[in-house]
Amino acid sequence: MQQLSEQEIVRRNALDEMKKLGINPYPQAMYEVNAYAKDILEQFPKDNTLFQEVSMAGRMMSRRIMGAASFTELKDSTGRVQLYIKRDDVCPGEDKTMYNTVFKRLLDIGDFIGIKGFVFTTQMGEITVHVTELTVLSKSLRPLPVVKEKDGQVYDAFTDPDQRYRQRYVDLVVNDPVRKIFEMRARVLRSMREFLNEKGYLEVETPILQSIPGGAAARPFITHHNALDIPLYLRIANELYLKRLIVGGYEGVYEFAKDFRNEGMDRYHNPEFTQMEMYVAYKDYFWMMETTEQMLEKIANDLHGTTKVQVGDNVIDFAAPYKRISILDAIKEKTGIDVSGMNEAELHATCQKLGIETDPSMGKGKLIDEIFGEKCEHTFIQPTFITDYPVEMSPLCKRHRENPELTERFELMVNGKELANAYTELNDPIDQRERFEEQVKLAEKGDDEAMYIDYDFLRALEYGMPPTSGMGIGIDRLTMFMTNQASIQEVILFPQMRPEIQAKVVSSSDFMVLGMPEHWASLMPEAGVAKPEDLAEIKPTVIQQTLNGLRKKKKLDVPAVQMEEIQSWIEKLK
RNA sequence: CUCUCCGUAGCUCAGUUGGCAGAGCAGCUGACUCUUAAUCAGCGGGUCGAAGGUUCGAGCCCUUCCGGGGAGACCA
Repeated sequence: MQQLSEQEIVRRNALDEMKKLGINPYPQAMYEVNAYAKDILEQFPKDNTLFQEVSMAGRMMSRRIMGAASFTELKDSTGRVQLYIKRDDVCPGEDKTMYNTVFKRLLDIGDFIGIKGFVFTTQMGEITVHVTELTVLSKSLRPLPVVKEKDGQVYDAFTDPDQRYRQRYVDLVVNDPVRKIFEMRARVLRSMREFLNEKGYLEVETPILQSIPGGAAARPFITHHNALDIPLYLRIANELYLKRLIVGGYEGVYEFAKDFRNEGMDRYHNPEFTQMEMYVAYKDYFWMMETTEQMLEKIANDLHGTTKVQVGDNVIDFAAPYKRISILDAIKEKTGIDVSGMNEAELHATCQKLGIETDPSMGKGKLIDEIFGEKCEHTFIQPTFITDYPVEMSPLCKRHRENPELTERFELMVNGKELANAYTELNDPIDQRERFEEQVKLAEKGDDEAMYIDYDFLRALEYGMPPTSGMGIGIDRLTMFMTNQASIQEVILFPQMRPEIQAKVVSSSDFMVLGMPEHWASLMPEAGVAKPEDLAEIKPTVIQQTLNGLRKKKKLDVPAVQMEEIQSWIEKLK
């Protein structure tokens, strides 16, 4: 049992008192709700005949008591509204317990209550619910952080990121802007889904547990299936499964997929993250660029009513069309170096010249990627399609129709970060097999992100896949842009955290195993003995004096502790 | 993994040169029938992240560890 703070004890006592008064602090029955804070605040000023018989429920978030009348704030799922509670209205008879005892003393900030009443406007002009009936719906035993606000100025905000992420429930209760972010995230998903459904594509679900983690270059999480006695991997991408579905005859498929990558964590990366991948038959990457920019334009409009979105210090304009530039031109433009046609040795030398670290496992593709990542990526603030990546770094992508050294691939850069990645998909099974084999050679050179060969996927391609274009877009990053958040942890409800270590709490039973009776064991913390081992550190006479002193002070009805007993506890310890 | 900053009451934060642990809010007791960061009077509340060290004396100095933020490294 954790040591309780003073305020937690007060709340537990209040809970007991309520029960004694015959009030169930956790009632079973549903509570009728027919009005919400947001609707009242919006509609009542226009028509003050509305809301004359409301029934509402929520948390009590503040309390201003003035004797026989009080104001409190009720927070429901839509917002906050002030309540006016008058003693003789909630307690019309002789018995004023409900107001004097229950409301004023036994209820606390954070408790859920249900109220019935009517809406009016106070002398100070605030829309308020005049309460005629009060019901306890759920007692809160822990004090919430009390965040106050006046004129948009927030006082004593709950800001510690550690506590906010670990106890997101508290964050959501007291920090309204945080709730908004996750509502916006839901709207991003809804808007994107609408866009895709409108086009008639099929939303599908594909395996998260995969025996071959394919479709991307990343290190997977490994788990184990007991019945099959085989390793399984948490998916790093769903690409290969979605393409199998195109082989199967669907014209367009998409999935909002949780992917898992066993790599570093920082402001932009969480081990599990969400990606939307889509694949459409008979299309190429030019079509996909148009589709992508239309989709993002719609999402920005749906969320903000404009295509211009504030992201940090920049205003990003998601209005289509977006600038397009090939990766080699981008490098030429930013560094003045033309890397096209360079072999591996020349690229290593170029990296050296640019001050970019390399290692021998890097092939041509990876080297070009390094140069782009180091010198170019961060410079693309407005949405820009970077196109035509070298074939080595795109093993699932079709070769460029004009240059077989390149592929028909684009990445969409926004605010200096990759947001989306798309291909004209490789559907030549023989070429695909060779590309996988190249990956195996890279793996042998030491690239631990190189791809595995998925033979079933090759088999599917051999049955024939129509020309197809596919695209993946990071939902977390998109949400960061759309909500102007600088950290991925702010757009994931429960970001991955190091497990919270519970400080080892020593209880009476840890002392009782030494043969100590409970009445002494429970006094140990007070006697200055934090843990059993400490007994050996303190002189037995001191222990005896302290315990018997406490016995006298607390008027305990137990025999005084004898030296022999203390000796036996210390003996037991060894 | 490296550097750096932070960890003090339920929350937000002070804490001097190393010398009796503080404030506001929250809580408790009381007053107050339209308040609004309500107000007024009074009161309580601490493993100063953990362990060790230096010292007559450590919230403060040193070491190690734990957790978090930021920057980098690695990495989509």
